[in-house]
Amino acid sequence: MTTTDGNALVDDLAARIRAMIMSGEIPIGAPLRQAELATQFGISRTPVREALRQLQTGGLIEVVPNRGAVVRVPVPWEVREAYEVRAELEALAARRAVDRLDDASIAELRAVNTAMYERSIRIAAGEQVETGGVDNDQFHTLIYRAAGNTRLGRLLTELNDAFPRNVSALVLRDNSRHREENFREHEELIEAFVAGEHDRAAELMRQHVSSAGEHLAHWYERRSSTVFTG
Amino acid sequence: MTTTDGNALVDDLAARIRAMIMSGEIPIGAPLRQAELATQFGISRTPVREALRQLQTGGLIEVVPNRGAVVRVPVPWEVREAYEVRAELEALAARRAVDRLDDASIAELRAVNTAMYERSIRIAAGEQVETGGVDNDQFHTLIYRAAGNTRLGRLLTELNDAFPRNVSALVLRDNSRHREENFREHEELIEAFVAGEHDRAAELMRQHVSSAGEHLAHWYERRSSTVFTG
DNA sequence: CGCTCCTTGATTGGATACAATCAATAGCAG
DNA sequence: CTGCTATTGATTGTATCCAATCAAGGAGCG
Repeated sequence: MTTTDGNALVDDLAARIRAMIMSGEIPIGAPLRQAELATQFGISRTPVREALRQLQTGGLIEVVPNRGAVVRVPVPWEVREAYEVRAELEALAARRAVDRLDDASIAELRAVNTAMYERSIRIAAGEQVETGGVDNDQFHTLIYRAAGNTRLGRLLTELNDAFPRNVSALVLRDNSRHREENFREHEELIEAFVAGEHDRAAELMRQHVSSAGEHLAHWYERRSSTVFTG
Repeated sequence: MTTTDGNALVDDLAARIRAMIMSGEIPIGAPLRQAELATQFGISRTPVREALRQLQTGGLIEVVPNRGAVVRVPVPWEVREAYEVRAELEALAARRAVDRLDDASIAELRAVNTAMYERSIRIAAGEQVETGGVDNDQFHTLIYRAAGNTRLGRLLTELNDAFPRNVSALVLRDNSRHREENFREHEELIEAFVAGEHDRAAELMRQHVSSAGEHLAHWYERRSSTVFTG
């Protein structure tokens, strides 16, 4: 439910390109040539241009005036900035969600959290698991959907889409301590929801997102060297 | 300083159209025809399309797939939603600004606040005053510039640009009580900055923005009837 | 040998032509 | 007079063409 519809083809296109960047199919720093994308999708350059512009305003790609677009290489301080803001907004979402989460939604939160946890354990054990389905974003999305503020939801989505690759899928997969931490923090949060404690829910969420941002920034710090060297 | 440059012509175009909407030159609910705007600016439809899409993602205009774009009619609950978020973000900006505002910036804040206050008094007295220069947005912009978080600044700008017409210029002009209130709240805020009180600055800002949002929502409520009847 | 300037190739930016879509309305049947 | 359908006009959506721009590389000069 985006407030203004726009154009279906262009929006789909933007979403597909975004997904390709997020999944790593189009790597960080790679150039995005309009003609190339156009032939690849079997359409003209015109809608591709608009889709790229859309991604540009989101900050996912960088457009140099007559030289083309590249997937943005996130600088750690940008990640920290974004997550400082995100912590505040998610805290607001959590506070608002306290009074709006019904029993079914609480159950869904628990289900998503445990499913995600068990899945990540299986992955860590080397087992091959289907990638789709539950993930970390879904947990948070459930909360800010419940918050019932569309503007808030839009801004959080925008922040989520600002950096390539999926936070949970990579950071959580690489580090078992963070995985445990993530699961426990989500559980505490659910407890606060059930208990109806607004301030506690907000504060827990703030802390949770802050530390997640710190982990992600570190991930990009480590990553940046490998990106540039090869 | 927008992080990604994009295209100068299109960005300027979007800014000009936005300004025309903000100032009321293009009224709320008016259709924005691509061909019309193109001839008006002496260019082709292509950049106009991109500029409109840009305004659309900002939420200022609404685009119906094959029927054209119109200036969005703000619904009061949307204003309330946006200002609830904005209150949180401006509170964060104020908290961060406490440690980063030097004496010169404090002096500038005071100057802008008093200048704005005196100007609004002269306007209320019926005097004709040049419209440009200091205004309410400038006061707030100074603060979130000082906050030193570019992402935060971008989001706040985005929120500011989401609704037609200038908040201060209209709401403050119409109501002397709000004018006094606004001036006093700004002064208190500056006191908190000078005293270095993080929590107080954040809380004052939160309250200040909240009440401003309430005023604006009321303004749109009253306005909506006149818009629809003619 | 190094520096400058010009050419050239690749790519985006803008203009225009054409197709698709939708709402309004006129015409017709019942 | 009412309801349905086909046509039409206006507008956006897409494709294609040409111009503008920039970086890289090579020729010529000091």
